[in-house]
Order: sequence, then C-alpha cells, then structure tokens
Amino acid sequence: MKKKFLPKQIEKKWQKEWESKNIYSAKDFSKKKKYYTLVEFPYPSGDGLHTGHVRGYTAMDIIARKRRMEGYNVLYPIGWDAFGLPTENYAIQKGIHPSVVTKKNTDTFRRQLKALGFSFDWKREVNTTDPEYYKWTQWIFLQLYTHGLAYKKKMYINWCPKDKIGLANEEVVDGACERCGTKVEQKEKEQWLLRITAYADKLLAGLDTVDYIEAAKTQQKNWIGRSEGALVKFPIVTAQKKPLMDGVEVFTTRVDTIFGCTYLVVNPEHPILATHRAYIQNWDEIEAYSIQAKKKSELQRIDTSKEKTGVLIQGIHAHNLANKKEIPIFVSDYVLATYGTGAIMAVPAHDERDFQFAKKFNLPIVSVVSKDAQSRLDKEEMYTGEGFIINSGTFTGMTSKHAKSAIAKFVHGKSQTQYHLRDWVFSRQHYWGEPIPLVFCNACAERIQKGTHTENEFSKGELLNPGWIALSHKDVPVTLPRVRKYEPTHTGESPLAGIKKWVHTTCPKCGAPAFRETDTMPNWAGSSWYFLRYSDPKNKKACADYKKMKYWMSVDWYNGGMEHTTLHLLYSRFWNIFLHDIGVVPVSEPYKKRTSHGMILGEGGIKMSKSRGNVVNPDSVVQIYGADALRVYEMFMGPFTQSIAWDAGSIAGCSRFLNKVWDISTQKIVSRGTPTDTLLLQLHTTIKKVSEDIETMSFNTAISSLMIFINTCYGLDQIPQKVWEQFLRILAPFAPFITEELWSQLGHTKSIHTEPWPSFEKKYLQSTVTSLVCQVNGKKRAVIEIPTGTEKEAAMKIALQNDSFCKYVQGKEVLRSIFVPDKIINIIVKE
RNA sequence: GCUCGGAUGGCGGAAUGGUAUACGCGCAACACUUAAAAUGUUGUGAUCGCAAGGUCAUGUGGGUUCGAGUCCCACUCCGAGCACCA
Repeated sequence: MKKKFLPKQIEKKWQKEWESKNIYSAKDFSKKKKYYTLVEFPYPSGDGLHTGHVRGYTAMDIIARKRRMEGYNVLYPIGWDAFGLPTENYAIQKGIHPSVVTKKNTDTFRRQLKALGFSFDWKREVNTTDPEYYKWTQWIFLQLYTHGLAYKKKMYINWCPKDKIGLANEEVVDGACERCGTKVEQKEKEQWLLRITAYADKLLAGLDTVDYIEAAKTQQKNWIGRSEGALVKFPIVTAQKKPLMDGVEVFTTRVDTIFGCTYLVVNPEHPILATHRAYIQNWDEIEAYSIQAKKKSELQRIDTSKEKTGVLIQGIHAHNLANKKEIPIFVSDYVLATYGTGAIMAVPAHDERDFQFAKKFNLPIVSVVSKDAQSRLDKEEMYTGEGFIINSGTFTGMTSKHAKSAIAKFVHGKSQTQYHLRDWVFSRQHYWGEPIPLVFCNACAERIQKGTHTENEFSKGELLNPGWIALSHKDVPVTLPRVRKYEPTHTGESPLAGIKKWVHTTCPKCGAPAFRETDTMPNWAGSSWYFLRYSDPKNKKACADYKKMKYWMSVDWYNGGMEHTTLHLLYSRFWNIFLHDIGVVPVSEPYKKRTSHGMILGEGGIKMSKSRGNVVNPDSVVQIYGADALRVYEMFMGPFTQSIAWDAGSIAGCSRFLNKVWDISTQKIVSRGTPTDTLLLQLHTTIKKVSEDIETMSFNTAISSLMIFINTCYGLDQIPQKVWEQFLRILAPFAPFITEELWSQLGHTKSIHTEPWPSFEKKYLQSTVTSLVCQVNGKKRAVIEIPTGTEKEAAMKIALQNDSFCKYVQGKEVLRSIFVPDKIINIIVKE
C-alpha cells in the first residue's frame, strides 16, 4: 500500500525533533570554521509574516544549510526590531500597552517562522524593546555622546496643525498628515543629531573593502555624495564703492569656469543679508521673499520643475577676482542653506540651473569652456562638460583639468571637500522607542558657561551641549515608564514629558535637580548594532563579549531588502566603525557581503497592500501545500534579485514536483543496483549546477535542474539508493521537511541536515556522445551524434554522410569551414 | 535631469559569442473514472505545407562576426534609487 505524502503531519513532527535536538544551534569558539549568515530581523507588525520575508529568509536558509553540510559552524540568528509607529498607533487606538501588542505579534511571527522550517538558532533571539537589549542601545548612544558625536540643534520638523503633533517623514504622505490629511507645516524644534558626517570618509573608504552588490555601493556613494572643489571669497562693495568686510564665500567644483561667473546667488537665510541690511536698498522686498521661501516645505522647494524665483539685492555688489568685473548679487531659494557655504558663483554658460536663472532675469551668459580645441564657438549655449578654457585671459587654451588648480591659485581659492550626507536626526517625539539617556542640569550648564568646571569633569559631548549630562553605565537602562496616553503632547513633545515624576530627577554629576530628556530614539537605533548582539545575546556586562565578537564577526553574508541599502546599511556601518575606533568591536566593517532580494508583488504585478486586499498570508499557503512547497515556489518563481508578481497557480507545480519526489522515494528505490552511466552523468550534472547556483543565488535555475533530474527518475523503474540519497541531500536545503522524512524512511537515524554536501566528480560529467550542430552559412541544417572529442576531419566526414546536410553543400564551392569541437561545424559555401 | 537595472511564447522565465524558447504555469487531446477532481501520456513561438521540409521571430534601427538574445553605437519604453548638492 502506497504511503501518501501529507506535508502537515511530517512538518510538525520534524519541527519538534529539530528543536529538541538543537541541530541548528551555533557553537561559540567551535574549531570548525565559522560562517555568519544574516537576514534583516522583522518588524513584528500585527499583519503577521509577509511573503517578502519568506523570500529573503528562505534564500539565506538555503545558504546556511548548505554551509552546515559543507562543515561550517553556522550562525543564522533571528530577532525582533519591535520599536516603532504601527505598534504605537495600535496601542493608541485600542488602549493596550505597546509591549503587550509586541508580545502578541512576536509570538505569531515566531510560530510562522518555525512552521516554515528556517534553521534559525532560536536560543539567540533578540528583541530591541527588551530593556536588557536597549540598555546597550543606550550605552552605545552614551559612547557616541561622550565622544562628541551627538549634539542638539534647532531644526524644522513636520508639524500637523490639526492634530498638533510632530510627524516623522514616513507619516507625511504627499505633503499631508497621514492620519487626517491636513497640510503639514514646518515647526522649529530642538532635536538631537548624530555626527555621521564625521565618518563620511571612513564610510566611503570602507566600501572598497567589502563585497556588496554594485547597486548598494553606488547608492551609498551617492548618498554620501563626496565632491571636491574650492572655496573662493568674492569681495563685496556698497553702491558708494565702500568695501565691506568678509565678502561672500562660495563653494565650487568648477573654479575653472570662474571667468564666466556673471553674478552671485545667496540663499534666503544667508547671513550677509542681515549683516549688511543698512546698505541694502530693497530690504523690504528681500525680507518678503525670504519669509515666503521659509514657508515652503522642503518638498515644495525640491520641486525642480517650477520656474526659478529670486530677487536682485540693490545697494551691494560683488567683484569677480578673475576678470575684475563688478557683478550683481541675487537672493534665491534654488541655493540651499544646508550645502556648501549657502552661496554660489553663477556660471550660466556651464550650469543648467544658473542658465535657467540667467535666462529668466536676462543676465549675461559668457562661455568659457569649449568642448574641443577646434570649435571654439562663443555661442549663448549651455555646456556642463569639461573641455578647453576660452575667454579666460592667460588661462585660455588650458584643459579644464589643468585650469582648475591654476585658476584656484590665481583667485586665492582653498581646496575643500563637501558631502551631501547630513547629520542623522536622532530624536523622535514618540513613546515607543528607546529613551535618550541624558538629563539636563542647570547647575552644570552654568559652571560650563562660566568656565568654573575642573578640567576632566565633563566629556566632549557635555562640553558641546552645556547642561546635558550623560547618565553613567550603571544608570542604564533608562526604562520606559508607564503612561496613560501614548499620543505625543500638543506642544509637540514626547508623551514622556507629561510624567512629572519621571522627568524630575537629580544630576548624576553634581546632585542638583535635573530633568530627563523626554525624546526617544528613532527606529534605526536598535537595528544599528543587533548583528553584534547575536554573537553574545545574553551578556549583562557588555553589548557583547569581545572574544565572541572576534570569533563571529564580521557577518559573512547579509541579505535584505533593497529599501534598506542606504539608511540602515549606512547607519549600522557608522555605529560599527565607531565602536571599532573606540576599541569595543574587533572589526571595522560589519558585513563582508551584501545581497538584496526583489519585492514580491500581488497578482498582476501591483503592490500587495491591505487596502487592495491582495496580501497573501504564508499561513494559508502552508495550510494547503505545506511549507516545503511554499519555499520551493518562492525560490523558483523568478530571478531572486528581481521583483516579481505572485502567481497562485504556479505553487501547484512546485507541489507536484515534491509529490513526484515522494512517489519515487517510496516506490522506486532499490538498495542494491548499479546506476547507468547516463544516470550518473545526470546526477553529477545536477549536483554541479545546484552547488554553483546556490552561490550565485540563482535559485530558480537550481530548482529547474532538480526538476529535470526528477523527470528523468520518474521515467525509470528503479533508482539505486546511493544515487537517490545524493539527490535528497542537494534538495534538503530547499525542502527540509520532506527530505528529512524520506531520509529517515530510508533507514537513517541521523538528520539529513547534518550530512555532508555531495561533491560532483568530473569523471561522471563527460558523456561518450555529443550532438554536433551542422551549419551551412551559419544556418542550422542538421544535428548529428558523434563520439565526444571527434576531430574536425572525422566529424566533417560523418556530417557529409547526412543527407539533409549534404544537399546544401553539394555542387557548391566551399570557401572555408569553422569547427568547434563537440559543438558546431559551419561550412561556408559560395551561393 | 542624473545613476543603476530591465525588455525573449498566452504567462513566470532559461540560455560560458555556437541547437533560442530549458524548467514551471496555462491550454488542447487522450488514458484512468458512472462522473468530476487528482494523476498519467502526448502536443503546444508564428507562418506556409497533406507531408518531408521551408521561412520569420529575443523592444526599434544600425554595426562587428563564419555565427549575436548575448559584444559595440544610436533610440524607444518600463522599473528602482537619488534629486535645485553648485
């Protein structure tokens, strides 16, 4: 009687068995070579696991399982990135404490992940909202603070005037509040920032030492946006030719074009406006423009499609040091306050934005760079490339490259490097995050301001932010107090500000009354170091033991979503490099290799979303087809890096494949028997293909070759057990449950997942016959079977015996022939 | 606008410069069945032909080559990221 394949039964059974035997746990300091595989830990939302999680986790699971079979000591951990807005919003709506919601959600996620058979080491589970975990998140913040890498600054935040709360960028949809649709305004508020810009060069240089997919590297490079140029100071004079102090400093990467600079532009908040107000004749007009510009949100300012606006400053003008000409100064919001010096030299002939502005305000356009040495046309045209310098006095004729340094010297420019990267806004006015472990002490602030403090009394950070005192190692974790309402207050402060008892405390430095910082950390904090914690998740004395980190770090292979390749990757690299610099972490770069999977879209290629009702719940797929079928389907559905639409019908195909595997294993396996050469050839071809494809994440073609092998076996009456067992092993990482069951049915007592990975043998990879394609003038006319390795002349002889080939050659003049051994023969005849 | 990917049957896709369309889905016919589902077998790019066989097809237009989906040039469309960054 044939035993039926019932995925649900065997999956439950093996899940328990694996857990009780701990076959997937990583061993600290094992003599085996370590391999650290990492996936982005999920945010445990109320919706449960998403098909996208399954895609990335299955891929890394396959790699982790293959590495184990190859003899590595593998660490494949998981945890919960559980602080965040959706949980907080749910808590606000239902009045349930976020920690209760989190507990419920992580339980669901854990159950789902276990059901899918991922080989996580469950003993190393971490949770960012656990005080034992966020104690160290706070500790790392204190390290950053005392090293002078955190500072408080007034900033504009998104403010909903109806709800009277500050909004994170993620909560602003098309310039409006996500909840009520009211237009978001800008409100000034003090925020903590982390000085990630101090690490710009290290973050850039580190990229050369790691193996990330190209897209991730370029995205990081663009985000950091390093550009080298020169600072040039333009003197300014009043209408009465009275020179003014300071001048206006500009940053330019194209100092070679300075002879073509016909005006300057400063941003609406530029200090020269206020400083030289007395000389500015049209002050009212300029003030009105500045106020209007300030009102525009960041989003509106960024809209490049709109026409440029600006106002000419009357009463003062600048001198172009290069050609000694007098040039006007404008105020315009197309110049950003936050980049460079907040002022630019405009060269309309060689910069698109300057060109647009000059056209609109009818300003002179002087061409000073020509594309090539021959055509030195002085047309009123825009050209942003490099070339040969023209109309530039003694520099005329030089290449742009040479002129850069020569002209910089001539106008007393200082070389300067600028970055697009901005400091990391680190405070949030929300409840469900890590409290920032600082207190404000007036007494200490006064002593610092008066300079009456002793030399080593305060850290760098405390001197930088007078009065803000770091809590000591012993005072963390600062745990989240219970509050009645989780909504941010109407003043825009965090709900923690409402708990007087918690806010009022004493200064750890001097004992004077002090109050706590009530802002919390952003989502990114907990995930910026979790990979370190996995190496030693229970440590109470440090974020992780140095020796354990030395054994496990760096992460050998990190896979995650493309949406995290800029921020999360950059932030976590920043923290790791910093912790390495202060001697806490043994390696500088946290991840050796980074890959990304494509998104899974709903059927028809539209995004999966609750409102569209096209979200696929992995549970329901497991219910019908089993976990193995879901895993195989998600790996087979298409190229791993590409986004792809869900197709419910195709899962059936994968399920059929596993059914065939079951049927063969339960009906056709013979313990004794010699495999045919053809079967061995097929087996070893499959082993080779699957081994290679896993490494390049070409899971879809790996599965297709497994299917081809199964189709062959299905046509045979008997398969020798030895051959079959090799096949089961290479299928095991993809479908861990069914392979484990069939393996035990074949009489094995140990898990298939601890078996060695099969290696292919070259001697089986060669077939004795090959098909040779016969072409005439590059067109296929016949395919013949020849012994492998047949030489040209012999092959030609056999080919010409073939009628359908011969008739195209007969009676024609043969010009030449091309022969590629075992592949092709191509005869060129005169037509 | 810039950067990085893509474009191949009815659909998802495969293809170190060497048999384009592997593998899967779908569809059709047949077998099993009282019937259906499930399963199995066979077929399945378009077109001409009774057939043998031929011709045309990898977004568009050129080029290199004995030979191009693959390499080079130009263009069109789609997706992702960045975006007034001087």
